[in-house]
Amino acid sequence: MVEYAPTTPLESYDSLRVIIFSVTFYKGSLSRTFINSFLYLMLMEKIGFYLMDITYKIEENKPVLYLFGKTREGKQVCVLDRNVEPYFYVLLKDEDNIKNFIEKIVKIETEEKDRTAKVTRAEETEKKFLGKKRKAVKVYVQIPPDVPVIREIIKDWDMIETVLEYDIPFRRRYLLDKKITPMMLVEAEGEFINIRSKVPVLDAEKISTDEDSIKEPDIIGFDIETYNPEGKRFKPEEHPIIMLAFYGKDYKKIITWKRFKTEDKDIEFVDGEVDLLNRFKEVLKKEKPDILTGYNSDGFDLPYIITRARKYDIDMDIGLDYSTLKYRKGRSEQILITGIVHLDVFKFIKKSFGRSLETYSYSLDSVAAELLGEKKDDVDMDTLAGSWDSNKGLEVFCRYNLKDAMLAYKLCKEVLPNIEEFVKIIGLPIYDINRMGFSQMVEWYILKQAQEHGELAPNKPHHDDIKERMGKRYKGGFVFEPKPGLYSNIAVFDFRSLYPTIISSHNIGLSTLDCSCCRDSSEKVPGEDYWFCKKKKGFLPSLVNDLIERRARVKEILKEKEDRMLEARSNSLKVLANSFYGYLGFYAARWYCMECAKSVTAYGRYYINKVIKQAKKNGFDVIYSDTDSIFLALEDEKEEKAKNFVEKLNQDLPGIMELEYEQFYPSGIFVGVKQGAFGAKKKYALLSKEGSLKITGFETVRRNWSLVAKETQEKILNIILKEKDKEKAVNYARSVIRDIEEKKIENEKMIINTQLQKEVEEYASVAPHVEIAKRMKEKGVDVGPGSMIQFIVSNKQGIIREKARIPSEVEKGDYDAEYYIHNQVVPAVAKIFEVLGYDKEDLFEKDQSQLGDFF
DNA sequence: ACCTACCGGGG
DNA sequence: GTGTACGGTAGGT
Repeated sequence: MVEYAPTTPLESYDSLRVIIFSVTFYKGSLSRTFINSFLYLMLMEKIGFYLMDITYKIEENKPVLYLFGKTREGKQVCVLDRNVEPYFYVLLKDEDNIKNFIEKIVKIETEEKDRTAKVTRAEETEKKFLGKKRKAVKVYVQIPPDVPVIREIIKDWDMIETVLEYDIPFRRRYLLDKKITPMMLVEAEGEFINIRSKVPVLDAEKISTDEDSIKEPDIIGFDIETYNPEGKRFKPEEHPIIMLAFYGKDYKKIITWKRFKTEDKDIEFVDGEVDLLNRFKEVLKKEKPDILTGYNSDGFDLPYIITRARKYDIDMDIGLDYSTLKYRKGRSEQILITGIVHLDVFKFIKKSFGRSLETYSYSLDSVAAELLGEKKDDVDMDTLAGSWDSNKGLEVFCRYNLKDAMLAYKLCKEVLPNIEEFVKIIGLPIYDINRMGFSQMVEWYILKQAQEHGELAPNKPHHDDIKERMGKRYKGGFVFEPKPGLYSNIAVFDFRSLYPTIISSHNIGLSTLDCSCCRDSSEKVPGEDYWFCKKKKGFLPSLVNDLIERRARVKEILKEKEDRMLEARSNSLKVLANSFYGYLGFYAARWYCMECAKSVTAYGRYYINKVIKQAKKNGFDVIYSDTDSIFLALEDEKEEKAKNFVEKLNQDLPGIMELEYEQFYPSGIFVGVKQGAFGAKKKYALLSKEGSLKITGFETVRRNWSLVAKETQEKILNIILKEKDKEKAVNYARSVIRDIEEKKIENEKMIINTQLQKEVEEYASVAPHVEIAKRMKEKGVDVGPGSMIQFIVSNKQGIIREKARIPSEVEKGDYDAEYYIHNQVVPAVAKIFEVLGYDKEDLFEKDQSQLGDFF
């Protein structure tokens, strides 16, 4: 075997060409076989590369896998694997018929468009299906699209119980079967071949895997600015891209096509939009990033580029194999570049960080501010089109453009460890992980584990099943309605990963449900009529248990040292384990089990109620509880007593279930709740030991409230919880009301934002923001669905919509004080004061009485 | 109360 | 791509 350590694959490839010619020259005098094997050995090369992307093509009626990645030496490469055979499984009603069946199925041939689809071979295999040992038939075909074709022919055969695993995307099937994990090292041996490609191509004979994972992929962030004279409306067919920015580790560039004088070396001028689009291709071809990232680039930048390129008939062949940008419309659109990972950082953040983010909006500005501590450049986008027309002041927009590309780049770097951990746990490429929902991640994780356990995957539900499943509702977590009030020394406990630990401890899964072996002995699910096996650990619960244990080990190491990757791993494991419960009740799940999902919440309610009961019995004042947490007001009791209580409770909990002492809050306020259809709405604010305010359920976060209302509410919560001074809080509210009356508060704080949901003409009832939108239209501002309408309720006569005005048209102080006091500030704080024993009228009393008290 | 349509992000 | 895969909520009936 020739071990060749290439400096770069290309160089080694060239040098080997020379050898080929010399060997060919002597070919005549030696035996053909000898020469062939000699040639083969000489050409064999061994490379290691980190897998970044994978696709397949059909060549000569056979599938060929294209693996793209980066070599240890840091060069991009493409590796071909022809050693694959598409297949699916069949289960028979009578396993004694297998021989017969195989004889029959291998004869299948059917005419497709321009070829014949046929079964190449079939064999008997030992498998498991839903926990039971089964003999299955593995049926092989020539190319992946033949799988559904053959399945369609046989699926109604009488002898067949079910056809399985016929809808696994082929590139995923490949990764699964070869146990290849993206971003990890893959060793390939083969010969470099000469085909049209932007990177060297190795035709592999042999592929194996390695533990090592990619250190630092090359990332380029990008962003476009478009000509958009009509405000919120985007018209990619009409309006050109005027700027394009790239930002990488050692790369900065803004491309635009109106020249102006500048010292800025990062700005490159081209002659028009066509050139700009061509530069987009060239830069990528030259810089060769492993990852191209943007913010909402699936939904905006790349579709826009595709539309503009189509207009000029430019082939956007930026794939490493010169394939064009692929536009795929699913639930949400997504753009694929063969060989380059297109990572839409917005999609990932919205999905994975959504919950833990403070911000209500996922705009680049607020997300970057929270995650990076960095804001977008502050420019008025409404002036971009005008600036472009007059060619004045374009440079600030160029910087703005670059900053956006930079933020996308930095956000990508920030979240990549999290993506990477999902990639490694789930075993799918970055591109897929980026766009998958949690249920899909869970499903693929189970599928991967199933494969390793010899378990066959159940099929996806049929359309009718989905419909039926969607209609099913069941009880969720238990909510203990809070008694409104101000409390001090609040101790909070919660169950550590409640639902995952229930699944594991009570062995909840498809194969353990209502098992025959525990029919008489087993306890039943609280309030339900079914049970789960006590004797044999089920497949799903063992997977959940693995995830919990793996996470515990990671956390153990994290106690010793800080490590960004391990933190990400811990998080991914937690998220995945937590998603199992939702998955069990998810209508499109392969391993769907409504009884399981119901049992999880049933046990959850059972345990939290047990804790509540015990707490009361031990003399604690329970103020609130929701699903997995319980809040106790200790008042003058010691924290110690609560801690002891938790310890005692834990001794009675089964399996790995555990109640944790979560937090201690010096004070907190629970507010009267509006009664919804299902239990109570959570509305409370807590003050942490460190002095930060934790607000849940208040209107503060909603954008259709004026700033004056939001600020007043927050300030009042602060005074109450930090200073515990009710009088001061009331006085503060009074002072705000007075300031509004006396017009001391600036107009900006009175602006109310409401989004237009449809065309102005389509509204039957005219809300204030619709009225404003109408007026804007009359003035020539084109507003439509999605436009954010800002207005101030002015001092004019009439009903609210007649009083509403565009902010710029309102003179200073010319707002309706009555409206802002009674419809904004008071509603925002009334509930809080109610808890403290004040009613609305108290907020309007004159301050004089207070003054009087001083003297 | 229930069902359906649409938004989100992006200039 | 061997595909029937978002999730919340404003608006209508």
